[in-house]
Amino acid sequence: MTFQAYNTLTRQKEPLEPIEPAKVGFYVCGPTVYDLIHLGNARPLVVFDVLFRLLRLEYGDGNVKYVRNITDVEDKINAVAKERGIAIFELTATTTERFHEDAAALGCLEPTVEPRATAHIPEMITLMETLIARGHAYVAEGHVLFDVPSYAPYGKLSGNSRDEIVAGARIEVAPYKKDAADFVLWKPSTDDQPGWESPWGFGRPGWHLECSAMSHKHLGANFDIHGGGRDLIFPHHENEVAQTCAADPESGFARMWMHNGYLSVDGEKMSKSLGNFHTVRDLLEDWPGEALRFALLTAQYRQPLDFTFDLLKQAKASLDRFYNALAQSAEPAAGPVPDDVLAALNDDLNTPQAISIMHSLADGVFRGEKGAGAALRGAGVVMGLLQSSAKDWFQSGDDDEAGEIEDLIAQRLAARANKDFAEADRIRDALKARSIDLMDGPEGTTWRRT
RNA sequence: GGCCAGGUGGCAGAGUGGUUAUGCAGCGGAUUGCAAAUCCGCGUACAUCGGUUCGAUUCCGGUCCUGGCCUCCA
Repeated sequence: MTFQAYNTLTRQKEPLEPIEPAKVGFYVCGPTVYDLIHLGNARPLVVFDVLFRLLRLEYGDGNVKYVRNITDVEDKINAVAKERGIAIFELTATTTERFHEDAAALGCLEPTVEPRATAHIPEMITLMETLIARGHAYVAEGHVLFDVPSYAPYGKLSGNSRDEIVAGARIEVAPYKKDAADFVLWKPSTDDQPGWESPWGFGRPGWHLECSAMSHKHLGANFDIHGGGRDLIFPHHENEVAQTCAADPESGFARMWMHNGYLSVDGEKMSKSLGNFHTVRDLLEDWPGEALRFALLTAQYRQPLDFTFDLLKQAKASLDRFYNALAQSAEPAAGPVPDDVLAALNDDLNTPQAISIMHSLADGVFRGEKGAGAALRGAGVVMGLLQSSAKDWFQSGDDDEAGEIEDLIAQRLAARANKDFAEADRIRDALKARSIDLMDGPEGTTWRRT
């Protein structure tokens, strides 16, 4: 089964044809580690994690290389570190650690390689030297700038031409730029800013340059897929293409570009600058990470998705249904991923379709179909869902409390045996007030947190 | 202004040139001491106007509306 996806570059759905037939490599822009990630940032994380899982099934775990960078030098980092009065290294280290915790809570596998920008300064310097030598970059007042007019295909990815970009520019053009569309590769640093010695003086890299250097080092001049949020198409990805391809005429950079749609709030993009965001960390206080992940997968990745608490509620309800099915089928181990689930995901990551199939597998479990539970859990493997036990899903929390609950259940069973239903209901209601539901079944009484 | 998306039932959200997924919520019933879970049954949708077609929600064109990028942004 061949994976196909909508390619932003060609604006059509295309089958994936890896450069090396048995291997796939892809690059996804990771976070700039100046602050906690919000749920909008989590969308590409989860979407491309599903892609990673899917490709690993198809090509084998060892044949898929997923590169997701950490941007740990960037002006926003400097500003936040200064504001909090802490060292830049301290800020990036703790933020990176929290990012890893959040990603794990969302059920994401670790990428194959997670390069940090600050560990690739020599590669960036080499890249700039090549660009200058080839006439695609120039030095001005301690800056190194990319010469946009020197690179004719500029604008191919975003659909913007150089002229249109300049005409729509909303900011003043720095005086040292030869052309209004030129962008910074390297800029001078003062003593209180992070910086490295370079042929052009003490300075630091521009954001776009970092990703070009890292993707080139870990995937080469040509690779299969580049992913990221739609908002990165211009200028970030456009500039990555320009830098890499201008430096190396043999380079085609990424063959396929996959861009996820936005997560919105009340119809507007969730973003730090609008202030309408919910951090993953905050949401994890009240919601299981798996419910957050599920919510992000309820829409196909290219579609806009509007965040509401009702969305999370519905995600949790669906997971409750799946875990009910797994509990009922005696917690089966995962079987192979069902073919129709693979087919859905191979068609441009149609996760809503896959979820729909999972619902019909749950139906199968409730109907008593053999193997349906294993198939359901198998589907969960590629979706990154349903890997806990139903018991953990429903009962996770304070272990000391669990003993007390069991005691109350025993008291209630005694009351029921005596037909003292008033007392039995009193105990049920008391637990319900603590968000604990009791269920009487043929095997006895079980409980869950709601 | 340029470029790029999106408008499907109460909500979320797939899909399709002709019988219109799936889940949640709602209603009725079964089951239950009462519940929960489960099962059975029920309901309103495809922004708008034209065109193509035997037939369009689905293809083409116009219009309206919403959002995004062009500055940092997943």
